Amino acid sequence: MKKGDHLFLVDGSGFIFRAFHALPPLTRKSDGLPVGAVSGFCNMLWKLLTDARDTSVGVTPSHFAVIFDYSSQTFRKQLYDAYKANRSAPPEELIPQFGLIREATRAFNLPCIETEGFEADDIIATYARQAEAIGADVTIVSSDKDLMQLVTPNVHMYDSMKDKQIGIPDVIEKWGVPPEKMIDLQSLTGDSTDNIPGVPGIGPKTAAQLLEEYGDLDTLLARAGEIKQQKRRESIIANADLARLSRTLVTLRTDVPLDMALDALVLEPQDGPKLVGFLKAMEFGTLTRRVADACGCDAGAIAPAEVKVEWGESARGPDLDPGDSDGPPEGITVVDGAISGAVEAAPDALPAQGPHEGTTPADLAKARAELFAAEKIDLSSYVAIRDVATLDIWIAAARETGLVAFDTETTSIDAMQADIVGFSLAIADNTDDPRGTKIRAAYIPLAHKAGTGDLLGGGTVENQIPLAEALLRLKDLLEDPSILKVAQNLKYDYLLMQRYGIVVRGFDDTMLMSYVLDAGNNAHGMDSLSERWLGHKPIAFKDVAGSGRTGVTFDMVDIDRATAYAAEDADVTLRLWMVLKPRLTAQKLTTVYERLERPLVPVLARMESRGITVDRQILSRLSGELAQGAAALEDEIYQLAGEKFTIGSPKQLGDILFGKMGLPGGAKTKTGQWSTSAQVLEDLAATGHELPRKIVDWRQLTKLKSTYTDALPGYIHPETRRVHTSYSLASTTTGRLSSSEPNLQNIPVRTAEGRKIRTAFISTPGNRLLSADYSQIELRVLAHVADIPQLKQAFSDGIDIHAMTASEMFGVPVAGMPSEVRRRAKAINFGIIYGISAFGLANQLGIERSEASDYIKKYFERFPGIRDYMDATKATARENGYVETIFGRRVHYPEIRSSNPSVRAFNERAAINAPIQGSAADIIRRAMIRMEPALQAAGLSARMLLQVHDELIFEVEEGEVDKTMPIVTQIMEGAAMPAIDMKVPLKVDARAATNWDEAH
DNA sequence: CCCCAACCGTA
DNA sequence: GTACGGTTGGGGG
Repeated sequence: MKKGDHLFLVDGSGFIFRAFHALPPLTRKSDGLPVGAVSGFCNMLWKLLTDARDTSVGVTPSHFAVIFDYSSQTFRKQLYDAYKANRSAPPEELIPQFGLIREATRAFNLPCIETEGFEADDIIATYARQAEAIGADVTIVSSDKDLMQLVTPNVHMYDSMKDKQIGIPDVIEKWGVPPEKMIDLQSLTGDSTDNIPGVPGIGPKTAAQLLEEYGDLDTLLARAGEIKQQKRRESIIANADLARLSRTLVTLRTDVPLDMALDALVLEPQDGPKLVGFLKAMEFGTLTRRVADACGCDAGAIAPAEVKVEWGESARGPDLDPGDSDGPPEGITVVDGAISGAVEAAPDALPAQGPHEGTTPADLAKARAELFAAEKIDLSSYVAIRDVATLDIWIAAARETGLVAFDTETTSIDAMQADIVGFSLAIADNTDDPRGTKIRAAYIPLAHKAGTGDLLGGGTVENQIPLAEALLRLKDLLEDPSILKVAQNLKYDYLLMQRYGIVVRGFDDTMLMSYVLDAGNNAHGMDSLSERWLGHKPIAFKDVAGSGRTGVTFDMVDIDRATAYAAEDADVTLRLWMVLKPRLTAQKLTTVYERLERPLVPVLARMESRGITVDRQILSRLSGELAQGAAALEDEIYQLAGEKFTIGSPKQLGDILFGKMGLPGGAKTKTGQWSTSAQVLEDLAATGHELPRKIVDWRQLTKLKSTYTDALPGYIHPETRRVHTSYSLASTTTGRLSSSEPNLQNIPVRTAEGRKIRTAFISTPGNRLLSADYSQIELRVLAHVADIPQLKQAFSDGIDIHAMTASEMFGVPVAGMPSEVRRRAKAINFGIIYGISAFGLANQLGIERSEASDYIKKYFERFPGIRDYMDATKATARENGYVETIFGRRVHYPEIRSSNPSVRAFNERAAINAPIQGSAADIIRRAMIRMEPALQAAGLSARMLLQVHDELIFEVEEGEVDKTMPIVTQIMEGAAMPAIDMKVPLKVDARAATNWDEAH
């Protein structure tokens, strides 16, 4: 070694303990050997070496050694019997790992150094001083304060956990004294972990103050009588000998006899095959691949090294095949290559069915559910990760197990507006056999703020990983498709991370899994799932951040409380996955989940993030017009009523109409009030009263104003200047999406007044809005599932379906058919889809119930297949408790057997409707999933923006409209294929214009 | 501040 | 008769 060389000394023992305590327990897959600390150690060492060999960093070691404690008597123990006496024995799982870690060091081709009778710190001290004397630089890889006494201008420490160099100023900042006084300081303060006594009552602050005043320990002890504070003075005088003993104990020896000279520590090149062999023996798949890649060797060709361990029997039997091979729903051929590219494959680290867990998927699912229901969730085990190195260890652990639950905490419920505040992770040590599995969860705070202390709103809380560093690591984790990320309502996190430049790949969503399994049975929010499956009530958000006036954003929440809340969410999510995943398999619903639910997450996230332009001016002008119209009507209404009242109050309106004015009341609401519904008012208007008509008009205008023209501008995003709705994938029972904040699925279209609102939805300059909607999709689905010859024929021939129905029923020729006849047939057709009742049809058509009953009877005579379908659907619903769409989606009706006839009838109608509405919903979902790849393949830049149940709206460059239209139409019309070969063609109408009204 | 009923916009 | 979400008024705490 010569001047200018650089020696790295790694505190191996420190590494081991930090790796062990920071990491979830990990066991070797094949025999249950605990290897968590080995894994952490190897990952840390690999990272250190790759960073250190990276010459761009500037610190390049020429010499390198890993130093361990030798596990026997040390000279300190001989000197002071109580030294480290309060240390408990190392944990049982750690014992076999000590030897493995030394093996690992050798596999890394690094000197592995230990000397009997001395601690690692003394060896490090000896090497450091020797190297320094030659004129070399030294980096001690440790953050242990016991080593800080060694720091000089040429000797630095490096805290790999925090990725931080520790030099003289850092020691002074931390302890208030320079490194050369660390010995004196420690002599006074002692060290409870090593059982070094020190002087009672003197802590680091006092010690630093005393050393500042008296210079050094000897002077202080000699002049102790001068100390003003009585207690302090007496304690120091009485314990001077303890201080001197402590000094001997904390002073590191620099005269340890060394087996290896400095020159022997020269950093050798990596021996790739040797290291790969070791890592393979440990079954560290990810690190093995990385090392093999970096060293340019073929991992497959290298045999696992033979590693001897003092660890006898195998803890568990061999793993079985993953039990994840469920077939498609009955009668459905799934050869759906067209969309496979859009679905990320999950890694195979899925629950295998162990023999103890039962032999059928259903047994496994049951066992899982029972296991997790019985296990108590321990909130005290959660940790906050506040340094990069610990985060790296967790991420490495996620890589090893291939499975991690993930959740973000932000400042807003709206993913388009939210800023990330932190995120949480949960990891299971054994994803193959959850019996006895330990789940570890952590919260990583990133942007928590200190209280609202001053006018500036308080500062940032210290010791949070810088956002940019965290995002870099998060990107690695989230974008790696080989690591399965599990989230609850992933679309939120997906959208959020997308805004930070991260695209999540390889994921599951417990909310969607529950939706597929239990639509109709229960809600799919995390709190309800947790209570249902884990018997655990998670901490309520409002208990952490408050709500309403006293509520705060999550960045204002204290980190300890935030950790409990956030880590619990990740923990619960992982547990839910463990319960729900095998249920998907057992119920043969994996295909539905993987084809119809999961792939839609990125699609919807992109649609939401694109948003649509809404013209403020148009809305503002409309709002003014509506206000004028409403004001004029109000005057007239007050005139007619003879007094002022709150027109918008149905109660007050009822009193005026049916009390004061004595009009004949029609229907009553379920609370016994007179109904003032539009239907009732229309009926009154038909009898010649003026007021009801004006109320109806007033309601229309105020409705349009309050719900649309006034509300929509408030949803324009401050930065994108567009409106971003939020789609819910799991809030309808049938499989439809829902839209909220704002709801863009109920923008008016029926009346001319209402349609004006659609003109405010516009394309940006140079573009067009393209609207494509399915024609009569639900009736087509009905024709398919009920197999009705006349309907199939009519759709194939492209004739007017309602006219055909009327013609069949009433014997009226289609040509020259009166519009009233067609209207009635149309109402019946819709009635059928809704699970017709004579009561409902009579209501709809304003005819007698008996007449409606006759219509229905006639309809069933003409289309007996429909009655058969309805009866069969009701029967299956009653028998199974659920019905299915043509793609196998299940919709449950737990109350279908209710003894209450109206409850039962309601459930029957819903059960009849669900396969029709739900199959149509599945079809458009399939179209949406295929749409983006199809457009891309055609080289088109069209962006899908909105979905309104049977309609898709795109923004298309002006010049691409003609090419886009046939692609969109074709994807939509072919969306059922090849899973279902529809007996009826699907038809799509498409139009493009500069606003939604004209495009529709 | 929260919740419900009534009403009404969409498919 | 199916499936939703938003606004208002009004009652309760």
